[in-house]
Amino acid sequence: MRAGCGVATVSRVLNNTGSASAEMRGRVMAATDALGFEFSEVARSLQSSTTRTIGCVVPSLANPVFADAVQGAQEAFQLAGYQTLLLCTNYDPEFEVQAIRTLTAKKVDGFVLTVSDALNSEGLKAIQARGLPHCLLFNMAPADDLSWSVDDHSAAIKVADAFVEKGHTHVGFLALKFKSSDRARQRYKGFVEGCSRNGMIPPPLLEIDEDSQDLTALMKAFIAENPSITGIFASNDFLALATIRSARVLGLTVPNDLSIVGFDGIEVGTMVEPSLATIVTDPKLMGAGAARTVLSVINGTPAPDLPDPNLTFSFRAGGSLATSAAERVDDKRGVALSSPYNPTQKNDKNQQERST
Amino acid sequence: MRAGCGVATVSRVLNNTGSASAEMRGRVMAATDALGFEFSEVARSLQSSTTRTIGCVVPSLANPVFADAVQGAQEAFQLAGYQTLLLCTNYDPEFEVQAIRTLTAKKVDGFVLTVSDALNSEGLKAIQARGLPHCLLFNMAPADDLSWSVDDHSAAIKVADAFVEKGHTHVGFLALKFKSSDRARQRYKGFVEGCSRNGMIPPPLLEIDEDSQDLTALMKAFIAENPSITGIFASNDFLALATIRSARVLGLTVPNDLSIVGFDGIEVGTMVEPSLATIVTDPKLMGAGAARTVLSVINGTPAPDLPDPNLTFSFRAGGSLATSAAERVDDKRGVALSSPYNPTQKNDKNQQERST
DNA sequence: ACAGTTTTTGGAAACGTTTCCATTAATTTG
DNA sequence: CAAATTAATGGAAACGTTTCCAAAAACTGT
Repeated sequence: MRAGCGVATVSRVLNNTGSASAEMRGRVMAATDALGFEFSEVARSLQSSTTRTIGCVVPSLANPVFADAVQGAQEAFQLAGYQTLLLCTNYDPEFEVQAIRTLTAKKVDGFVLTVSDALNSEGLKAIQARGLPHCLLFNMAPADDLSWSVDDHSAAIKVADAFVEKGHTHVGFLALKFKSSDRARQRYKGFVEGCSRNGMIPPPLLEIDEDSQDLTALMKAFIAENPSITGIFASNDFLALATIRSARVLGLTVPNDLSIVGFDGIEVGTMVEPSLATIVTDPKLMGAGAARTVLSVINGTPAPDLPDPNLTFSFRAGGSLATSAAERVDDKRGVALSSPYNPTQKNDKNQQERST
Repeated sequence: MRAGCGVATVSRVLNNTGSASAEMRGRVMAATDALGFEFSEVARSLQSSTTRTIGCVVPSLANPVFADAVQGAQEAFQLAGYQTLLLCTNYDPEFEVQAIRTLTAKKVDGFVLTVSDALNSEGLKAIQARGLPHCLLFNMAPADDLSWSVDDHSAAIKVADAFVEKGHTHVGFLALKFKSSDRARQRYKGFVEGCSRNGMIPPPLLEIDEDSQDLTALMKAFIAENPSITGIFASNDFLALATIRSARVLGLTVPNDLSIVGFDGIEVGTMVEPSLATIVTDPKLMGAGAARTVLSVINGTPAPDLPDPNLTFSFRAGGSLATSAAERVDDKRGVALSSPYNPTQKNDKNQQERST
């Protein structure tokens, strides 16, 4: 079978390490590709205690932001000869810790991960405790952790600025999965601060949960509760597009009756009419950056510079954000909206009936 | 350290296999979680020659179809206690075989893969030769291989039917990455056949390569060359939306001057105005199906039924496809269309939103 | 109390590499 | 040409599990 030589010799010639005679080399080569022989990475991993595999933990690939980020990370890893072990948590902190446990048992060489709450993540703590190489993605780095992340807080402030620049004084915030995403929470926090800085009315929050299908009905109620709002900041572009559609169904035109701003900058936003005003981010770049960072930790090479927070996003103007509507009238479907620029009731923060 | 007992005992109590005294059990337990001990999966894999890892090979996660499919597969695997090792080929057959080599060296238990050409894939041949469990995804199965795939051919015929039903007689086909995707080729083939069956003019092909940014210019030329076309079938929804945008830039209105039909059924298609007529598919379901199939091969359990080809897609009407424009003339910009018969859009009885 | 049975335990082999070391063969040097 | 150096090769240990097997210990029933 194996061309009459010891296993040590095979190892040496296939890896080009140590010395071997030309003849031996030939015999081994002949034998290996006659048999289609290939070293087992798992045995190699056991021996070298290195797997050339990185664990990648994200909430879901259904969100193109994560899909793109994983794509970027995957490319960077592949380029460096590492493979990507992908685990999706489905936004469930329970899955999160279990995913990380699985990954540590599999002895991955490092982690790139997006957790639901970076400050209280059991999984992250475990990684830190063991001193495993890792880099956060889309999470603000706690303590002296490394992270590639969009500066959600500043970006949201910028959105508030954009609204105020167009004369809006009362706008709302719409978020999905608010509970399980500290990114959405950061955006809300930033938006509240931005509104406050600009002397705007604190933005009412419309939070929809994962399975609530009927955005239109929720929006109707939301607008009825906050009749003076002239704009909505949606925490992602899909939500923003859905909001535009719902607005249409309710007989409101965008941006004349209601301005919309999104977040993420997905490409379709530029293809629709009106085009979507939004915060543009580059998830793929983020993923690739996190990947390079964790590789540098592993290899002890100098880490790539973390991105300047202010360069992690930019505002893209679009047709969905226009000068504040001066007036608004009832439509036949019964959505009543009074004049927006009219601070008669500057304090309609009664959040009596909000769906959890 | 290890509570004064042999390794065999530890293995037995932690795995609940074989017998152990209550006292021993306690000591081991105490010791393991004092040390935070955890079995090494790689040693276990070496011993058992099973990794509980599946290799997943797709062109790119930037395409939401693949992202969703991988998500579906990943969920199914996770549910069964398997992890997903993800490799993206970037549509490069070279990467494809290398990815598969990597995966076999890593001793994955099975494969889910989308290859660029299922009939001539070196990588696929290698997998078949070694008899490794696998299931194709979005590739027509050659020979007696297993596959979860949209029936692109039939779907494209259906698109031709839809066009003809609206009175179109001359329509074009627009594809990206035609060379490296047998899916695009299947769609084209089906569309040609569908047009032929309906007595339509054979569809001219507009093929754009990956980096050509200027769809608008290409379209202008295409329309100039084929002045009598009244509709375009784009090989995916993004392309369809981009086409609509380009049409707008060229001064054409959709659908009055030009009807557009897409493929895939991404959700934003229902949010835009006009809504996108398209073939709806369920990539997540496909991914999950392929995953369950490969698991069944691994475990020798009965395989889930492969999907009925006719149920892998459905046609969704939309505002972007309307009755054929009858005539078209040049204008000063070189492309202009008069719309003679124009029965307005009676569209948009759209489904309610499905939040993502 | 003794032989027989059952339960508990640890030793050792095996999985497939790499690496260290010793051995042997080949080559150079004085 | 013998001695010394160098190159080529294979044996064996180690990585961390599981599993088989034998030994030891704990129970039985008379």
